Amino acid sequence: MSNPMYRQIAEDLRAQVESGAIKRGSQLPTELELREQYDASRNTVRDAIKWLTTLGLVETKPGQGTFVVQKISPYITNLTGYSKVPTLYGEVEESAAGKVEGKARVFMSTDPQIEIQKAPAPIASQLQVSEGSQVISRHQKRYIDDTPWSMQTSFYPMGFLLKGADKLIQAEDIAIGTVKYLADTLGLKQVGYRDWITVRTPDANEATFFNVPADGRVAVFEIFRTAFDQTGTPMRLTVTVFPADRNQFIVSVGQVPDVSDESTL
Amino acid sequence: MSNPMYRQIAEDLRAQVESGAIKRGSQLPTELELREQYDASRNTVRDAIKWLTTLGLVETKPGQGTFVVQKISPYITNLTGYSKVPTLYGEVEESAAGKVEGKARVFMSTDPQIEIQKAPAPIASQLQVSEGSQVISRHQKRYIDDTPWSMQTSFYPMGFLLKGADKLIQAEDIAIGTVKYLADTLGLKQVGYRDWITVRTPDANEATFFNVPADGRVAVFEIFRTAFDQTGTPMRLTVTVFPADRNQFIVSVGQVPDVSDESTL
DNA sequence: GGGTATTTGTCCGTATGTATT
DNA sequence: AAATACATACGGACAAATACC
Repeated sequence: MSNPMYRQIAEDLRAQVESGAIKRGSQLPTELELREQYDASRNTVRDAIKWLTTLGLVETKPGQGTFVVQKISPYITNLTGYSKVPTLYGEVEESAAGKVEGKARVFMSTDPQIEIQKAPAPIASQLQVSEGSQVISRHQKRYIDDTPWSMQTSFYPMGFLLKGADKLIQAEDIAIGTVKYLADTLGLKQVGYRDWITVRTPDANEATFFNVPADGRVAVFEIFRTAFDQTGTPMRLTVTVFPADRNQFIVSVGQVPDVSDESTL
Repeated sequence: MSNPMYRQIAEDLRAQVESGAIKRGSQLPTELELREQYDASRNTVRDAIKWLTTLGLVETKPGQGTFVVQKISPYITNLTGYSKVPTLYGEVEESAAGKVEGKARVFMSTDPQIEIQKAPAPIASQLQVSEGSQVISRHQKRYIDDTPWSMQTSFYPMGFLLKGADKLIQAEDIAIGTVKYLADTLGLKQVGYRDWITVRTPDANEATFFNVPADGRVAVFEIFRTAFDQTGTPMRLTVTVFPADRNQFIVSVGQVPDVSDESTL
């Protein structure tokens, strides 16, 4: 089947993990030991380990060894409506931002970092403003139980500021929630939103923040949420990036029983 | 910054691609040429290329060269309601299965492959049947414009067959759609569904079918759709796997304007 | 804190195999 | 058949990170 020696070694090690002969979380034999076990050169053993690494089965730690990765118990985010799981955007009117499933997970986020910038093409297109026009951007890093969970940036048309929504450029959370704030201040009701779900490799910043390898092994979700007001015009674009190794999403349509805590672990 | 030489070479090449000095789709200099350009060994150059490969920026073709990958124009699937884009499951009552956006893309799928099997734990859990009880599985490979698009398996409780839904075990598409068929035959109305969206690395089968590298560079979406009947009981579990490099998803909540063809390319 | 052993990371050179043109 | 280009495999040397005494 897989002729090359490094693939055979990799396959053999993978089988040992699957069969339980090598336990999850435990350390693999060292490169020198494997080199003797398989009668191959160290570089060939390293190729095998590299293969398993990009498969996501093992990880290497300099000075320590190679370890079988443990599955991470994922965070589950509900993209539709409100439930016991954290929502994508802090829709604080009805559900406290950061409700989390079971076991009292602690949601935390940094103060927003505000920027006024010219809208890049994709942002302008989604927000339906002209490319290069000014937009307000509010960026936050968000944690669950002190582990990095997501990076979120919301964009608003500059006009909102001129019309009186001053708090959009204050570097702190808007207590009542931006949705309610914009409704109160500008009379803009959010009547719906559209999420656009993509997956890509993280950039260097994201890899650092999420503490994932800098090569592209662990992908990230990038979710664009465009929110619409009562006239059908986009009023907000929120871009959220989640590491794919510890995040999953749920979408409910029609009549669906509550998400109980049976499954998904 | 990134000290090792192979990372510097990789970074330099990446910058050349970003800046446009090396065009997308074009061929990189050969390993021997790069070896001279950077005054490094061929192995080091190969390490740089390997890095860019796992980043998804380039791909190597034996006997030909190394090429900068083109972005693929993605397929967009709507997870909520019906629109001009293909739906996750052929909800044929209202939207013809396989409607595709613009340019007359051609949707095609193989005849279903039927199996009666004991439900593995995750399937049983979602379908709310006891683990190890029998389920009907219908598996299809699906194509758009002759390129592999997704692999889909639907699971039904064995009881449906005994109650008279014979067509579930016939190896051909159910013309009126399984949703309508089950409504007509068993009086089971599908009143809603829940999608559970995950990302993982493809297994060997999937990598072959989707024609993506066998290492884990290109992730796959795995979407579990649990459909519920009027009593709130799961009546179907559909698992669909999509390669993440050419698939994106859209979720609409509330009042949202139609997805026009402006964006998302 | 310092030193040493262990383990993985980087880099080199070379030879040969395999796929494509 | 020959040339080209990447793939595999070997061996060696030194660096860097970590753990332990």
